[in-house]
Amino acid sequence: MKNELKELLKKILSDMGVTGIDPEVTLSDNDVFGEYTTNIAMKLVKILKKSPMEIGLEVKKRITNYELRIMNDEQDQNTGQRDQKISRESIGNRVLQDIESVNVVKPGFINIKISALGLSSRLSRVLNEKEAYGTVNPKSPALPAGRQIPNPKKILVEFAHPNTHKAFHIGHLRNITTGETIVRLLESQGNTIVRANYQGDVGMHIAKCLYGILQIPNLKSQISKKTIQEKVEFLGKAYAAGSKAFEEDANAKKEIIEINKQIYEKNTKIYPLYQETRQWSLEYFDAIYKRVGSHFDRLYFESEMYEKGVVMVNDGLKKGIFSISDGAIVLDGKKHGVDTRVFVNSLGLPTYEGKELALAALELTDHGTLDRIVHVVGPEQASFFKTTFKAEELLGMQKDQQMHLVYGWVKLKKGKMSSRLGNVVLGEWVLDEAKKKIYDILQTSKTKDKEKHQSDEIDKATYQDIAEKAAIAAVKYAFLKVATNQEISFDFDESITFDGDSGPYLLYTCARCKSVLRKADTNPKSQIPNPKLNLEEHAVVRLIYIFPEVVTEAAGSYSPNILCRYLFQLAQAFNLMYAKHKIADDENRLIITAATAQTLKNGLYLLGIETVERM
RNA sequence: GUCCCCGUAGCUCAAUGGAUAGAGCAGAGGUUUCCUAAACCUCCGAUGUAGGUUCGAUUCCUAUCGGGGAUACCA
Repeated sequence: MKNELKELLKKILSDMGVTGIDPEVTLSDNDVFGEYTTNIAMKLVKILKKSPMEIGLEVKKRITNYELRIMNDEQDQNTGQRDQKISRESIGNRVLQDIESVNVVKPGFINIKISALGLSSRLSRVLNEKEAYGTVNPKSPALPAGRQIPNPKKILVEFAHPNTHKAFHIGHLRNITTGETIVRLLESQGNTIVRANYQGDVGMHIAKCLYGILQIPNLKSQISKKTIQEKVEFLGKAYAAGSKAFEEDANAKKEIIEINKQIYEKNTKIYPLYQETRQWSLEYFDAIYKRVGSHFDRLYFESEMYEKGVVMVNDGLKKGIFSISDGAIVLDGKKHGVDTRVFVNSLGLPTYEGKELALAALELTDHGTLDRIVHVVGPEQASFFKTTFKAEELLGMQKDQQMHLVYGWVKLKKGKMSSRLGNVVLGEWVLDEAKKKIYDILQTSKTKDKEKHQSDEIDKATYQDIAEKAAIAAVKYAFLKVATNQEISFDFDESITFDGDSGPYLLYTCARCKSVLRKADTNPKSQIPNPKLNLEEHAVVRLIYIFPEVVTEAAGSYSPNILCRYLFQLAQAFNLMYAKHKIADDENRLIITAATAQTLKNGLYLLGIETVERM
């Protein structure tokens, strides 16, 4: 609707003699301003030399006249040829049949209100399209025929990237949560996505960890029987010990550097231990990916990039793109407005930058032609990406295809997190802790319920399942509701919440809808019997109406928090309607309830959150 | 030193240059014979500072203060 309104306004502007201006149409937050707003009248003050109110009224008049013209056209069509002609009128027609009124207000805003009929017919669309409502994902079975997918792209999204032999901490959890949502949002717009994960499985951090392990007597017996969690915990401790030794003990430092070399050389003394421990980490990561509902099409490893990286950098050196400085091969950033960084160090080993070139080369060729690569990575790597992107451009590998999507750090409100010091908040710990709390809440609330009246018996396994899903919802939502690049100041009790603007609140609202529908025990018809809506109903329905455009906006700006805010508003609006009006015996409200549940479910899916039938 | 991000209510966060700066938590008060009270309603409460740009600035520019990050051989 937004785009159609834009088109309509463009036509009207050109009728008024104004061209070359792209009219802005925004969704109104407040329903007293209707559903759509444009500030075009104020923009045109200087061009037309009239007051904004005058211009606004002129636009309004022309929209109304447009309507008349179309009605005439329709009569013509009815009498004769109603064929093709995707003309301006047919665009206008679709728009105008949903418009209730156009209002010009105070400084010069033009507010457009959608008619009750337009709103309520949208509800049947929601109930028909189900999972497909709000998306143009071609994979979706319910994609309505003929729906246009605007400008589909093939995009590789690279996220998660934990390092083996190191803890999977809360920051990784935010990363994977963000990446998963970005994938789903981009998919919802009809793009084809490749999910990639670049995992660091070589480097000094691993040498430190292995050194730490080797210091432990009777190693084999210590680690043979343990669970995967214990093994990984053990690696974390070994890493902390190795790091400490590296800093404090010169001999240890030497040995660690030697171990690092041995790993690269696949020296039989150390390589089996490296392989085994690497596998532990990967198994552990797999379990976490599965738990949070993520998967990858391709896992890249730093160890794959080593040799190719050196070759590429040397090649670039021959072409004069890189230069030698103090024995290292660097990109001289001054010439290109980026930081100078080392790609191959003075020992001839590729740095992270050097390996990145090899990674980009693979990513750009492994999956056919890619339109874009999105790297979901922390802010500290901004300089790194600027330089590597520039190097890739100079090498002719890509230009403006790569994008660094910054996700902010998760900082502890109290104390500092450092895997070097063995002081980290583990991702899994956060999930487990949330699950425990939710389990308790669930139990107390259900016992209360039972005292009042008999409620459905829920067995223990179902409780566990609900608690798990709600825990993941709580944690993911806590990350996603904040702007992606915004740093999060983490405190478990403040950050992971179960009421108010939270994941569980959204699940609760969805479950509440389902419960009402179950009790009402009639399948709501898809057509609303009475399109006249009261205040609270209208507030819900207008939100459902704009859902697809909110999704498009969130996807287009890589901003899951826009979707979070929207879903929270929708849930609030529904809960208010629920509080004020009895739903069960009202066909209108049952349909609204079913559409709310569907919309919440679709929105939560895009956030990577599963819903539950009851809570 | 230079570059980047951030500074909004007691706390944690919203607000493509727009309308009365929104929420949640915390605090005060209220809502249950009725569909899930993890809910709903009311109240309390904020743009670091100083300039500038313009019809209009939390948003853009300059300066300044404060926090974080980056700034060549770690990843």
